[in-house]
Amino acid sequence: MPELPEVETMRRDLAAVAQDAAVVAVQVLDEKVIAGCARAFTRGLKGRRLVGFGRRGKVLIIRLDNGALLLGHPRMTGRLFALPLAESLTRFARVALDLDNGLRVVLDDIRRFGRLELVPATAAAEGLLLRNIGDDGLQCRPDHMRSLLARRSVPVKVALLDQKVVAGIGNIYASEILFHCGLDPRTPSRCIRPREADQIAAETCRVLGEGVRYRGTTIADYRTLDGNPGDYQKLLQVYGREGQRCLREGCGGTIRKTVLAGRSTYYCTHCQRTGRGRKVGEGGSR
DNA sequence: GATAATGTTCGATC
DNA sequence: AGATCGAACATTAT
Repeated sequence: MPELPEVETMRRDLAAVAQDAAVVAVQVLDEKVIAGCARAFTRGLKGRRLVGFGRRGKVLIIRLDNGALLLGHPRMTGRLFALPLAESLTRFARVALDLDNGLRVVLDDIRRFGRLELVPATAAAEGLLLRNIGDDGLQCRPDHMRSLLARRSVPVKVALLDQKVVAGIGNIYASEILFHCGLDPRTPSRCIRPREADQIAAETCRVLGEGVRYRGTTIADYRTLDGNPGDYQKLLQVYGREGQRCLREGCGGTIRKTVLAGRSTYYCTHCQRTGRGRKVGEGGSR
């Protein structure tokens, strides 16, 4: 269930094994995962070389030798695998691209929420999957964070999940980022002070960057291109730790779980304070 | 068998 | 018009 660090890991691994490879065959096993016409998808991919590998937020962007773009969004359970052509397809394979280098790239997705989209070079728009998403989380800018948070009234954690605010933060990293900022995730976004917004921007870059360094977080479904788990779960401070002790030195608080905008949210009731109502010098903000 | 799951989108409502 | 909320999507693992 990838967020930015998991998709960035896919991008890097895929670039390493598929740069300049040509697509010799396309198998669409489940038309539902193709955004648009499956026949046009197959026709447009066959014979093309994969020449560039990019990403914005949680969207993987593969550039083809004719200028078209292949976009991929894994949503909740989508995974990308690279297997030798001789091996059998994975259990939840939805689309397979056979390459001329002996590898097959497979979109494997249990829940079928993931999407692939082929955007022709001639297309006017940049694609459905890139619609409505803001700047990438690894280049999160403080002034930008200030103004976007200031005009929303939803809890700050819900604002961070909005892909128009920062593209790439998902449910795990949102809780982790706010823990590192010492901020209560329920704080209304507009109550976040400029200094705190700056800190959120900085921690967003830092935590997502660490996520990339550790090749993503594997709790249940996420796997890298070669089927291995990531390692960032070892660094999680609050996500999934309900009822356990806060890991911050000398805190002694307990991690609590609540639900915001329908998503599980974890925080330390002792060292994560709400922006408003915290007196200067009261302490507790890291 | 009920529950929850790393995400987005749509329709209804404020 | 714009923001926000809840349901929907679909399937598995616990």
